[in-house]
Amino acid sequence: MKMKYQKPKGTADILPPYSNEWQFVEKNARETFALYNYDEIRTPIFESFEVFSRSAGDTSDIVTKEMYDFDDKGGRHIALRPEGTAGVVRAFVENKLYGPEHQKPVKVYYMGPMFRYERPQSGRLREFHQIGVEAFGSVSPKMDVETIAMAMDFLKKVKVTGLKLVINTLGDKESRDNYRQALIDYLEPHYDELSDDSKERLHKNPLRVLDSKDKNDQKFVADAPEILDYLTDNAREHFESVKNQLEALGIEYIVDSTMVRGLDYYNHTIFEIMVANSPLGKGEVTICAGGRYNGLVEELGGPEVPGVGFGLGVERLLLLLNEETQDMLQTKQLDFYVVGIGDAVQNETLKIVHELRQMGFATEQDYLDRKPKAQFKSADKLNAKFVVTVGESEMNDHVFKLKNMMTGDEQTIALKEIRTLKDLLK
RNA sequence: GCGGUAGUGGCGAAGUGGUUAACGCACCGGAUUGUGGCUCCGGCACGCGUGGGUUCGAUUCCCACCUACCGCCCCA
Repeated sequence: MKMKYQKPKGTADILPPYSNEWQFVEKNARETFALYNYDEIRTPIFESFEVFSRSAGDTSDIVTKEMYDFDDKGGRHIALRPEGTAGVVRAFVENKLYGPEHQKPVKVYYMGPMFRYERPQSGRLREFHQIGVEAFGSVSPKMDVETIAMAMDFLKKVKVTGLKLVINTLGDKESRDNYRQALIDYLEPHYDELSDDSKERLHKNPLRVLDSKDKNDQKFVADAPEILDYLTDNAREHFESVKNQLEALGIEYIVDSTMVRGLDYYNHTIFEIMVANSPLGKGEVTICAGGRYNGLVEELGGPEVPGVGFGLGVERLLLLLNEETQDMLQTKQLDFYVVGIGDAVQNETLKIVHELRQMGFATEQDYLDRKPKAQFKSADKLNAKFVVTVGESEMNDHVFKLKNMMTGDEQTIALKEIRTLKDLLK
């Protein structure tokens, strides 16, 4: 009896030719980030559970229900990373990247798998991938803006259209505390009318009530006090500055004062980049989200070092690549296919294939002892630009045939002239 | 965690409580003894997600489970 193995629920195999799309996205990310002087950082895919629970906030959904965690054989409580920032911050602190020998700000990016234990759905998996960046050591709004600009640049580079930048501020601690109280004062009288979820959130994390999808809740939210009215002077200045600079760069944005992030560590600027009319589903989908997190480094045992960053969902982004890009990336490109006819020419074709590859041409041959017809068929399937044919007669005459698959023209060329082929493709 | 829909060859997709499970694509072979994209001919599921049950008999009916997709929650 044969066992049938299946990939774990909520995971995906990334197969050719789609893996080309991944490489395309990753390559553009690296190139874009390099322009902004970011370097790559690689951190473990799993961390101590506390790294995430400490940073994301004990009441966040990620910690309470979505963490992919387990005890290892040594009894350690481990969690597969649900997002990238916490691990990077942990590494920043542990390796003392805040030390004086490191240029500030410290700017890093990462790309890799993340895990959340939840019900798979379109654009949502248990193992998914994010590309993210973090910049440590600057409180300047310039840093916030640069981060946002970089995300937009990257998305434009991979030709995603219909981008919509939404920003908001959560202010500093004082702003937030004041606002939190104002929000509780406002919602408290309506307690009995709120949805169960929101009742739960009201005292634990009232900001999340703003985020409620419940229609009834939204009625209250519409008239709720706005964070913008509770900002301290400092927080207001910061936000104004961010907006001014975005305008200076010609980056369009809208302010959504009800936008909240799922992670508790954010303060001051938060932002999301959404795309409308996506194939992901109806309405808008967030493909990139981030913001400032000034207390997080301290929270994880480091000094008082501010940070800004964003995370971007690769699977979601891939669904948004336009058709031309997808076609381009999924089309096989081969320079030469070498057809051998008869056993006697085996070594001859082997040498030609090798030679062509040495010359820098993507070259393929038959490995299944198939007839010329079948070999040509393969050449066609592989989109080979040229086919080199060698049979016994050619071998004896020290020549080969060269066929242009586009035009169908075929000519005979002396074997010793094979090097002249390098002028064929350019 | 909750609700809905679905699961037939490599892919797409018909189908019926009972002899050999349509068809299309792909693939392989032949027509064309050494040449692709067109055409024609032939081949290609001891099997209908897994495990139970009902039945003389189930891919088809029932139950459970698994997985996928969609929605809720939440989010990338």
